[in-house]
Amino acid sequence: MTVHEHGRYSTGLEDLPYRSVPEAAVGRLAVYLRVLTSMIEQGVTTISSEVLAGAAGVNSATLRKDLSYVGSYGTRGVGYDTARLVEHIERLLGLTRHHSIAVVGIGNLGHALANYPGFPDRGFPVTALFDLDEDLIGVPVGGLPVDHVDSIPAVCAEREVTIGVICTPVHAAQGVCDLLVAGGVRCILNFAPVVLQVPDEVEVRRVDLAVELQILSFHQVRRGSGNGVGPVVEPINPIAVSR
Amino acid sequence: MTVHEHGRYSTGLEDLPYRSVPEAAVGRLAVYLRVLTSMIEQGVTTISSEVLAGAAGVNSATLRKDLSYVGSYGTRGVGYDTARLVEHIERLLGLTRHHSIAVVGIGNLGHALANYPGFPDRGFPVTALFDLDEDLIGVPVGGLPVDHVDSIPAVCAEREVTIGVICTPVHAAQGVCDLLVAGGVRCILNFAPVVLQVPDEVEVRRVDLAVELQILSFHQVRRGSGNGVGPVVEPINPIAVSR
DNA sequence: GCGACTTTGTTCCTGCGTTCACAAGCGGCT
DNA sequence: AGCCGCTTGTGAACGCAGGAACAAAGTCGC
Repeated sequence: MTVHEHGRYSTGLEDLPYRSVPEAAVGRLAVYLRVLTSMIEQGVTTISSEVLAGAAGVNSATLRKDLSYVGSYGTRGVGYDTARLVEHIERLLGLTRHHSIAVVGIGNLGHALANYPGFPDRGFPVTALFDLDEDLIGVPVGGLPVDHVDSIPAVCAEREVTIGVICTPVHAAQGVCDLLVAGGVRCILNFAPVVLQVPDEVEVRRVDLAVELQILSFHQVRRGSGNGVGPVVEPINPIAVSR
Repeated sequence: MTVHEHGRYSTGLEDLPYRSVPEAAVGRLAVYLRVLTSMIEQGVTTISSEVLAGAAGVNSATLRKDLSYVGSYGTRGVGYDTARLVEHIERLLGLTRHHSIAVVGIGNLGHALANYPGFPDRGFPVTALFDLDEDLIGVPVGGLPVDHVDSIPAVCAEREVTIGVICTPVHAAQGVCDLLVAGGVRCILNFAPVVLQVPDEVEVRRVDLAVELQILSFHQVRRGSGNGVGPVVEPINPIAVSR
């Protein structure tokens, strides 16, 4: 894999003659995108790799390499045109397409996500909500009525849902996942603390809050200094942790 | 950074002889831990690396290497004793210590997290809630009254909060972060879509939901097949994406 | 119009992480 | 008691990602 084209390529038609992009770079590009849109709102029209890297919290060389996956849209001696850069990153990330999302499991978390403004603001409208609880069916949450989980395949196919968000309890997650896949959903964001089994063509990203806390816990302990209350005693950690 | 000690080191006192653990392995260990506790509940007392790896969605060699960071607690020809393994992973991750968490920003998401059973269930009790909204101050959420953000330093120090969770809007995040640090918090879980600037001794983990969606969007497009509605046409993606 | 400065794009290199593959070790079976 | 088969633990190789450094390139000032 990693065909590694010879540096440049023709922009042939309108879609995707891009190179192989490392997974890690994709995540960073999304971050750059956010920083850039924020910059544009402040009237910034041009930005250097150094400044953008600082704002995104990465090395400037890494940033330039990431942007090289998008194409060469900088001007030497000047920097990058913010608007143009946003445009091309969005193209690479597939944000020019229509993506509608479905939220399954309207508990506390599902409720919050159904109302999360960051989704529609970023071009991901929530177009379907599902739950098992009969009392919730038909009740509008964030302006959208809740449907029964049994109708997931039909509704997802009809509304062309491309991303499913699972916020159910653990025991229901796999079943819901299967229903989403049956409905043609190929991308799943899973908040349930379980590893979902899916066909190869489906992409799952898991957000496990407890795991995040446990990773923090690990670092807390490694960082030395007992329960970090009070003034900082020493920033140097005695035990090596590779990054 | 990355001092990379020669394999083993002495922690001197009670917390024992663990090696330098790669960052990526820490995250996976937390996943193994979850799978294992689930297994134990089902009465499983012994498990092989192959089975555990399958359940956790990783390669069995990777799993064995990860477990080797914890120590050699398997039995050749048999597998791992589940209870013993859980015990040692918990020790490595620092879960034997007391970790209390504070949630800042009691909007939809903060509300959900304050009530999230996964936190206390995993040994992370929520002991403080903060918001800026005067109408919320004093109101109990999940049985805990909300305090004003101005009292963050004092309350966090007093209640020995070790982990701060930021669910505020973007513009408030950095200020809240500074207050948490002032209160002695060394670990922060950040849901606000912004890169926080913190001193070196503070560890931040960011959960950016929009970024997750954008990564999924990227894969959606790469996977070929237009808006994936209807039956699967082809699982092979025409463009190389390095993993 | 030309020189110097700035910043990009890329190449090389180093180091980590993952995987393969095998030897060591342990239990069970005969 | 000894052998056989199974599984762990680790040594070595491979591939990827990140960082430093440099050459190309374009702009701004004079």
